[in-house]
Amino acid sequence: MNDKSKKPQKLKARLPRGFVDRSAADIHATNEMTAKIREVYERYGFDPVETPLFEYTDALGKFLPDSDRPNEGVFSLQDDDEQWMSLRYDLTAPLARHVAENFNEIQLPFRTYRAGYVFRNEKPGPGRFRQFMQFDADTVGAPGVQADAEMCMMMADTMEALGIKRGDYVIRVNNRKVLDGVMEAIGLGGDDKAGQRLNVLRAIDKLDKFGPEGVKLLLGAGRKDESGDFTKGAGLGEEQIVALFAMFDFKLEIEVDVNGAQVSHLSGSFPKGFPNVIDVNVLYDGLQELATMRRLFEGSGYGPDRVKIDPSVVRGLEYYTGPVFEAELLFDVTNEKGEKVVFGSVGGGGRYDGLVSRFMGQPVPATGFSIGVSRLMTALKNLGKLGQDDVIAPVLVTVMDGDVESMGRYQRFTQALRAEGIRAEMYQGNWKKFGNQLKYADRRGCPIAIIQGGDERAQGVLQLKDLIEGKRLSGEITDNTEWREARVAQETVTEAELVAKVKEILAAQAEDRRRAKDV
RNA sequence: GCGGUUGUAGCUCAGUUGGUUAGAGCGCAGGUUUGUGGCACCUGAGGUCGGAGGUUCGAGACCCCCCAACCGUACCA
Repeated sequence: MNDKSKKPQKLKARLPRGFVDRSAADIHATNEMTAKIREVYERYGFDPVETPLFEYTDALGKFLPDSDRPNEGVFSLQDDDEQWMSLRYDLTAPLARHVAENFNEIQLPFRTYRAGYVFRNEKPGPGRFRQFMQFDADTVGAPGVQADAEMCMMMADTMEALGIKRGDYVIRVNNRKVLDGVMEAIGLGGDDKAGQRLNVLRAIDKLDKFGPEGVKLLLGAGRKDESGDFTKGAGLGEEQIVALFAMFDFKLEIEVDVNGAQVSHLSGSFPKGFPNVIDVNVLYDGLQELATMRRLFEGSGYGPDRVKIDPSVVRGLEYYTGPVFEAELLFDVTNEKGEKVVFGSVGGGGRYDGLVSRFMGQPVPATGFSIGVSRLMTALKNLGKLGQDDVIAPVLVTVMDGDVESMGRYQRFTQALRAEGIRAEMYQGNWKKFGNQLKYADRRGCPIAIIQGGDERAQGVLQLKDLIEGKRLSGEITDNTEWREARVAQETVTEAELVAKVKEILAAQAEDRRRAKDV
């Protein structure tokens, strides 16, 4: 030890990177949101299921490296039997495990929903955290695209239940088979091109971020970002890029003619030198599924203002096998610095026919989607769709005398208010500094302070101080002594009148708030 | 991971071409006031100047290395 005694190092209070503390207002807002989402899911006939935050790492996915530290993007730790466990990174993989493990007890199709925190061990960014809440719904054991279509429609209903107007959001739908087919057609088929295919998908996924020109750069040689850093491209030739972009014009319509026969009409084609669309089986299947979904949407009254087919939707690259969809916000979102932000996707999902069957000897089709609750909440806050002033602070019963008998009396007033459903508390700090009690009430935003000292006690009365009204009046008084002696917005009531009078003042304050909001 | 920017009090920041004892505002605590919020005034606590090394008579400032944060980019199953 060094004998030059230094002051002990203070521990630095700091939040781990990418995590946030949640305030009372945030929690209230989250509860409000999840209640609305849950209501929609329940109405569609989904039931809740909850799984734990931890899973054995191998249950989370085949993609995890079999290394000493399976830490690629997940938070992991070793159990005392040396098995690796990880915090879940989404709610889908745990659901697949749950279904596989309880397969005999579960009646398919299994319609289920759940909300919870998920964790990603990634670099956080603005609005992106390492812990965030998702709210999922899934149908397991339903192979037809009608299940996928229902998901999209439920997503649209959820957006509107949250107060997002039609036209301020859109559900965009695509099919992985279309993308796979297009890549095959432009010569990216085969196992040896897997890496290149991945790069192409990633490039297309950035269409909303960089626009068509940026994506073309990423598909070709590469793109330089604004800091001068260079991102290597997928290395496609000019013709391939043109052919790829042709897919944005592909459209397959299915109509029913007068005899009841289905007639399909395909528009759009690859440039010369590439195959016919109809000859690429996967691609044609995908287009047919999309056409069917389109008919289902239209048949149920969901037009393109709500659900739209869009070939640029890519979504999760690994486990989706068919239709994929994404909920996007269309209004401008400004962040806390006042800058406009492209908000993009607030939820998405798709068909994952392979996920449950990883655990089983038989195929189990499934489709579902996930809403990013934390992310959507920031957007809704911006839109002013989340009322944060619904919860008002408690009425404060101040303490003038600290003897046990008096304390009991103050506590009794407090309980009388609580019994009538009014939020109330007795001051629990140092009662000897009376000024601090009102300061506390003021900073907490308490609507009313209740005061009873010896004088009032002798007469069996109380002082009710309307702190909101008092705050307003305080602007008119500049002299401190005058302010203190005026005892503004204060009235004397008997102990028997206490509850009724408090209710009266609270009602008047509520009325003022309503009027202020309407203006 | 790559590129850029920035690190001084709890927060926001100032700190001159290198010069004494590192400052302000806000916030916090105490007081003017042991029966009244706001305003005002007085007092106080709070600093490894991100860390280590170097140049110098002298470094918060200059040089080198490291670390962290922020922004962009990549990755995001």
